[in-house]
Amino acid sequence: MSTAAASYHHGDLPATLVRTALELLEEGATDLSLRAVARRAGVAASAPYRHYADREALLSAVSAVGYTELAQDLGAAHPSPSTADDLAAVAVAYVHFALRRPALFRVMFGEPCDHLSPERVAATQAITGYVHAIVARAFPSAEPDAMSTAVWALVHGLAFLFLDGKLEANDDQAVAVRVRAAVHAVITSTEK
Amino acid sequence: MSTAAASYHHGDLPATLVRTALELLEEGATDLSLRAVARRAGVAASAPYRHYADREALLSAVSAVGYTELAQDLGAAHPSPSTADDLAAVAVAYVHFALRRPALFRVMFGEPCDHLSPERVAATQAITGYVHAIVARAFPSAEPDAMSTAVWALVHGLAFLFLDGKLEANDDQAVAVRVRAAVHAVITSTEK
DNA sequence: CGTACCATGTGAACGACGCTCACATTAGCC
DNA sequence: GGCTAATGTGAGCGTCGTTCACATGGTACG
Repeated sequence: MSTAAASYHHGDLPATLVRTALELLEEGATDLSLRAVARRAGVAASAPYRHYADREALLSAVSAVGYTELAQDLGAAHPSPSTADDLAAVAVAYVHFALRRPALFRVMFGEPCDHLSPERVAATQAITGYVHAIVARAFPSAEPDAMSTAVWALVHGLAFLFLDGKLEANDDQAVAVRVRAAVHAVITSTEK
Repeated sequence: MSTAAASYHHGDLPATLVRTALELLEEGATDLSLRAVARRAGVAASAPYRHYADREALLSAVSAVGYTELAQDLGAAHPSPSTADDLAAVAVAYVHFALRRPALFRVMFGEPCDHLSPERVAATQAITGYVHAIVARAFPSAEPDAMSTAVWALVHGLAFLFLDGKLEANDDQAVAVRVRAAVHAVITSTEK
């Protein structure tokens, strides 16, 4: 009802491809192949090219979905964080997202990434805006740009270090403790 | 004279392969192919398999070199940082390394990464130790584990965000300013 | 109601890749 | 000087991204 609508030969192929790609990523497929997506969607290997210029274009579309789902997770963790504790909760949600959907997270952030893709740019701006809002609320006395950059980098760095096994990620609980500790360590006295 | 020595058929192939791979990465080769390395080294595509189990094994060896060069850069930025300014200088060096050698940096950190590889584990421990030492010196009153995690994550996150174009990286100067500002924003009052 | 057109999907093909294996070659040891 | 094991070769397998000529079918227009 939402996106898919039977209208052409196959149905709504563009959306089907994105959905199928997400499925494969969820199943743990590290570096997703266009042919595998087409196969799973029941379509010839060349069909996707009618809708996406190349592999990267499909991945961009997939990333876009990932960004909105990440945003939902963050919003669910805390609608309008304003204390260090709130911020830590959001950080935990960010890291958990990365660990629960590692392949998707890598697609979103790990690849050289087409800077011109409007979806990517929009997503980046959305995140930037979100972080700025949090920072303005939680650290009214800090330099907004610098502090926003720092907060995003801290959280993003934590996600990648856990994801790459540079930090031990035994279970969600342990990760949460570690993330909260790191956020608090840095923020303790900067906090309003 | 350093590593290469003519001894077998070709010379010291393992070292030659690593050196060649680094060359290609330096020339901007995004996702390095084993065949390309072999070609450049003047050797059959199957030759590397005598010395490296697979592509990932060679990349691990390449990463190891990257880690030691990164460590050199950091040491050059400041031998024993103990103030926020010192730490900012190290952070700038870290980010500059990522931006000057993006392909190498991605090989080092971007891939799923074999956790069992002893080289990787050793490198991780080396970084951890280094960061702990800095933190103990610069923030003697902070919780060492949490603060170390936070500092590494902050710097690593900055590197990735710049690398992925999530933050504007027009020139080294601008990046340095931004990195220093972020580090200071976070650290200002935590500092002893 | 028919037909022409354009969007969509097909299948074969190309070159490149990672990796394996039977085979050639040479280095070092007796 | 000859033997053995280490080292390099070349062909080949299956997969990949991408392209292209062709088939198919919905839509719009006479």
